[in-house]
Amino acid sequence: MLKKANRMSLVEQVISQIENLIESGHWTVGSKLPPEMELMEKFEVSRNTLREAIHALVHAGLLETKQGSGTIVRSSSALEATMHRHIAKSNLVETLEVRLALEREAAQLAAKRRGEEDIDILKTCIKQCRNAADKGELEEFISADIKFHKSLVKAANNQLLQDLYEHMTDPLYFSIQDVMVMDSEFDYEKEIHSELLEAICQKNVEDATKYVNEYINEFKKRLSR
Amino acid sequence: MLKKANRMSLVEQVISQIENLIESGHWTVGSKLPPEMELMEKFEVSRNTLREAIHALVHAGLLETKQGSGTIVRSSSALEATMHRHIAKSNLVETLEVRLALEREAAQLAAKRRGEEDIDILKTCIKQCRNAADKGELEEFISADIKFHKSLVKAANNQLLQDLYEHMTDPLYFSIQDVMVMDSEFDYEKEIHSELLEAICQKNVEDATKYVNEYINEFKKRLSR
DNA sequence: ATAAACCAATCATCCTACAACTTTTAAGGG
DNA sequence: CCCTTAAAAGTTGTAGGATGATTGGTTTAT
Repeated sequence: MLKKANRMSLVEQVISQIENLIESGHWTVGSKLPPEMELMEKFEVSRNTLREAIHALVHAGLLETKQGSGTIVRSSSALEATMHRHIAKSNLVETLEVRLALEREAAQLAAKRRGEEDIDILKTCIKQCRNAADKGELEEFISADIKFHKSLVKAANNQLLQDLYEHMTDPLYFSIQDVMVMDSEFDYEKEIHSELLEAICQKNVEDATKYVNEYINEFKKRLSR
Repeated sequence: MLKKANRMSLVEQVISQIENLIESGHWTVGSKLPPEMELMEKFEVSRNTLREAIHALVHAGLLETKQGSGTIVRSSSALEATMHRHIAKSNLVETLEVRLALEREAAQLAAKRRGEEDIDILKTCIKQCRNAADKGELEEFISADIKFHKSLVKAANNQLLQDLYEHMTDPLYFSIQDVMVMDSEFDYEKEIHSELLEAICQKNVEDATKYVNEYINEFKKRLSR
């Protein structure tokens, strides 16, 4: 089953394997892990070793155990879990400020490094935004809007930036929604996004900076109301 | 010694207490923990419970155990440890980009919200930079320079931003040093910092933005060489 | 004096047993 | 037959002991 990687302890090996099973999607978020007995046999370790591994992951935020019930997958990424905890302790405005800082940088980087397929995705997002706005579907609009911003960050081609942004955006979903709902100026959003996309498309960093700053300032204005 | 917080499992309680002892400085980074036997008695738990707690902290990156030798404190913050691991996997440029994104935002926020004591600290840092530059003490200069940037971020008055920045800066210390050494244009650094401080002092957001962007662009230019 | 052998301290792993909690099953009364 | 309730089974939590593996220092022999 497992080879003797002498540099890693048994516990570390088990932790690693469990992490892989979670990250690979074999155990999805929310699903229940097999009981300890089965896992002991599966990994060929004692109960202590297995439990130490599981507890390490519980503390890391990836798993959650309930006595008498079982162990479930709580999160699929250690960074996400750490961010969750940290965000829970800080206030909403602070988190949004950081998120916008990342977005500002992302727009500038995207203008330099975006690929052709990024453009396609962003265009699709804007189309979805327009459709939703025309139909007056607020929920749908916000969903497409967030997708646009995530895609924008992805186009920046920086994995760490993307990870941080997404792990910061997801826990804030409803808060963002609230800010967006405050005044539903669909048209404004639509325009900004189009202009920003155009700048990124032409790799015009200055314009991209200008438009993303406009958007961020508008967002912050709403936030302070 | 042991408080009965029945909400938490014994393991979690032990983890919490160890974390507190580390964060409070009772056990400093690099120091050795007492052997398991003593800790068992101190926390009044069994060996399994204690070991599960210690291993959780090992996996979190706060502790490090060596068979036959003992357990030492490796880091004092979970976020820092997570960052360390994540940064180790992504490349240097990506991390620096994110760090600069945070710094850009910090400068703008600092221009709005800095207190009087922030100004004093920043002035002191610049003074130290100048002294070190005049004496040609590179090491000292870089140290003071980093302190200036950290203080700048602190003046932004955003705890999450500060935590992320610091935990991103510390693991990059030597990399930053390398970039700074590349060409030691002390004068340039000195000027930018003075101008930036002046803008922050006068709560002039536009100027602060301008100067921090200059600094960041210069830094990035060096990075790409 | 140096290197090999030894020894004590310490962590790593495994084992068994029982306690506490949850879910499922079954029994009993209406 | 249905509902309530009690028993049973399943699962994680805690305890304590036994043995192996590794490290660091000490002693001993050359």
